[in-house]
Amino acid sequence: MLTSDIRHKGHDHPRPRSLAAVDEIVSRLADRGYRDTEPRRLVISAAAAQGRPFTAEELCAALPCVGRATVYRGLRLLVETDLVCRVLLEDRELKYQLSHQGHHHHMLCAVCGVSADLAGCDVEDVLREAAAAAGFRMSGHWLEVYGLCGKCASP
Amino acid sequence: MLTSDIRHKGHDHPRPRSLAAVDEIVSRLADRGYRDTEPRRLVISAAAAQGRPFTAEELCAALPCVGRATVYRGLRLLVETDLVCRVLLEDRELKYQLSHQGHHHHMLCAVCGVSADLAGCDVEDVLREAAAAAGFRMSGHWLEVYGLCGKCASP
DNA sequence: TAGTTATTGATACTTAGTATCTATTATATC
DNA sequence: GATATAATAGATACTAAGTATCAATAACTA
Repeated sequence: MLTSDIRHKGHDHPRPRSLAAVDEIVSRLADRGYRDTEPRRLVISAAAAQGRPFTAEELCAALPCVGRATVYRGLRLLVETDLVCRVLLEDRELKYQLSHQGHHHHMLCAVCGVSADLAGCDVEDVLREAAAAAGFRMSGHWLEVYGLCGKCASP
Repeated sequence: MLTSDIRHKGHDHPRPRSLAAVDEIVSRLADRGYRDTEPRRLVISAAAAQGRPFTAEELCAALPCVGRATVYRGLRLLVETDLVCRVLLEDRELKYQLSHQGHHHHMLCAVCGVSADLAGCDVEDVLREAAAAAGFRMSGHWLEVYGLCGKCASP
């Protein structure tokens, strides 16, 4: 468990057993001038420890020793630097997820909540053309797909 | 102005000069057992009077004589009966819009806020196939496209 | 090591929307 | 048209998600 090393706040935290991923993210942030702080590492490692999309509040609950505002700030930073992506549920609830690639889309399972990347799909081109047909120049979009994953569809 | 007849609350409102559309919507609701009430007509006609996507709060402001909860309830009812559709902005703000057809998608102009239907577009099939390729059975989706409308792109 | 600046955390605030509850109103029936 | 009853309205309180503020602290730089 990544979060098992989180004990108390303020001083001399042992660093969470570091996933190469956390160090790498921290150093990428350092390249952009962001400081390497304990709370920030905690947010990153807790995010990395989630197996599926998670909410900001879940992360707050998992990190009682980190302030709420800090968790939100950390997530926002990770999204801005494309290290985490945002996922929108059908009820407009927002979740987050470590992203392994650039821009992409997700399938979300309505039962177990697992997500899968929607790969090898040229939806964007299709959209851009449809937009052009309506006289629009496309600059962005929201796209989320919901359904049942293989396991939940046929258990 | 549709809302110009809204004067005070409680009794003997003159009906807003009725758009055939409002009467038709009211009667479609009646078919489903929903009553024809003054506040509900006001919500419907105010919604119908909007030229582009609007927020629930904008509608509340436009209808100071109708309670907030009633405006929200009215919108929810209209969405449930497919008479109004929900539109999601890039910042996750929710807007509404009278819908002229069944399920469809929108283009939204980032500058003037106008929306256009994304017609003749088989995105859904594309999505369903891509989902199937990932082992998912698609049951729903969110799709909104943002950009610039013809006017705002080349003024 | 000291100075500067980013960052933190506590807290207050905002916004969008829902729940509750009493009073009222629309409709069906007589 | 009068009346019963069930839906609806409005006032209000509440909730949830997220942001703003600001003094205290910690990270980097020289």
